[in-house]
Amino acid sequence: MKKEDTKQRILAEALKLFSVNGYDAVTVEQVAAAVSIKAPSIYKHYRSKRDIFDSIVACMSEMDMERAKEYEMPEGTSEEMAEAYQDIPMEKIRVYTKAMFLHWTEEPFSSDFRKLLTLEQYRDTEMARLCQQYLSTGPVEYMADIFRSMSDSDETAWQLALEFYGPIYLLYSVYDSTQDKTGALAAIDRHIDRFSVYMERFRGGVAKAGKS
Amino acid sequence: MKKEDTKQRILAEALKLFSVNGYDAVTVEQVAAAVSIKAPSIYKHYRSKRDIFDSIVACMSEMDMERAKEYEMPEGTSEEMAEAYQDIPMEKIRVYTKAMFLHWTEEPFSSDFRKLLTLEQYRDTEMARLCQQYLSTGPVEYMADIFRSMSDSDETAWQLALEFYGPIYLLYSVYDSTQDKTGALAAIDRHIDRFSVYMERFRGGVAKAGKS
DNA sequence: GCCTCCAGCTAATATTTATTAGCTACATTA
DNA sequence: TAATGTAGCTAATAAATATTAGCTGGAGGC
Repeated sequence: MKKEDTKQRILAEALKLFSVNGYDAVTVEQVAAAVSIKAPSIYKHYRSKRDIFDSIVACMSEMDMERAKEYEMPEGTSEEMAEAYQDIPMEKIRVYTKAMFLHWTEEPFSSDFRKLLTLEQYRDTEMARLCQQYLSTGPVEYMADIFRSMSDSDETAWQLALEFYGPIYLLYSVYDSTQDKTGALAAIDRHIDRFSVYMERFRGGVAKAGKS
Repeated sequence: MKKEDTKQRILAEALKLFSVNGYDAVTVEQVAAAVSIKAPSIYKHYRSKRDIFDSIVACMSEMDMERAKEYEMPEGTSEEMAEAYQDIPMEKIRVYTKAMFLHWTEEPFSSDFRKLLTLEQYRDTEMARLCQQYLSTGPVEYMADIFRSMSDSDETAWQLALEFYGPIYLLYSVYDSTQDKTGALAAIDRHIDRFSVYMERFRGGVAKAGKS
């Protein structure tokens, strides 16, 4: 069990280094040093440097599948979504959105993995795919599915999703440079307040309005 | 003059490679191969690999200063801005915004530089600064300056800027994965149409309204 | 208390890679 | 045309770095 412990520590420290410097700029020796062992000892746990990287990705995808179960806003086909969530109240979207944001900024593993994705997105098509899925077009499509039932066309739904998620997405970058968690969360709140008001135009005032 | 030509080609090809793989993962030999010369010949033009990188950054900052002059929406202190542009019509913002977007996606040098910035932002504080300045908080602050004269508080102005620029920022990522220039531009247009309508709430209907 | 296993170590290897040394051919200039 | 400078080349170097080989000490089961 001490073995598995070190193996996990290697994974975590490697991710920490990869997320700042990128895969190539990190040496096996640096990873080893972060775990307070010597470089060759790494190979008692992983077959190669690449194997560490792949394990990180595998670990993330596993963690994500488990996490998906915890949130009641489920995955599924667009049709099922539109059917099941004809009228999701804005407050539910708010809670979900803030949880996602905290997940990708405060959860150590996920936060580092997000940065790693951005650093490797142009080299590795698999990383590009995950980058979209987790952080850009994925969330947009997800929101579009929700807005589809409230709007007159797919294009409108997609556009609404863009308006909704764009500011959130931008706040990841703002957060990375300021580390101001509460400021970012407050901005998300104000954003959703405004968006709620704006959305009333599109349906019969179901959304709970915020201030202003 | 053949010399300066090769020097520029090295710069361009290096940037192209850096923007995909990141600085560390690119070898001098790769850069040389892209220019169809041998690696040691690089050193007739640049003192080191790092020197190429630094020259790219210097070149970008120089190009940017010249470019800033061409656009009449000027830089300056917030006070000057608010004074001079009490009522910028939305159409002017639209043109400027689309020009910026095309600049960072279609202009070969700028497009590659944008990717390079995202790849190096966590390692190099200077790159982090530029990344913010050019792509995230910079544009937000810029728009906030414009919206300040139309809103009741700085916080509101900043929030409006976030709502305005967030979707644009997200579209950079969407664009990177789809390469759909016209789709992205159409989305920007629809976004600004909506935003114009939305903004009418904040002032006496000065903004030109779009559809919907 | 002995045996086995294995995580960690040191030493070695093979490859990659940035950079330098020194040569050559061509182009420009006097 | 002779002289010169220089962009390119090949060959060499020195450092870094992923990975392997082989040893060791201690922990857990018998």
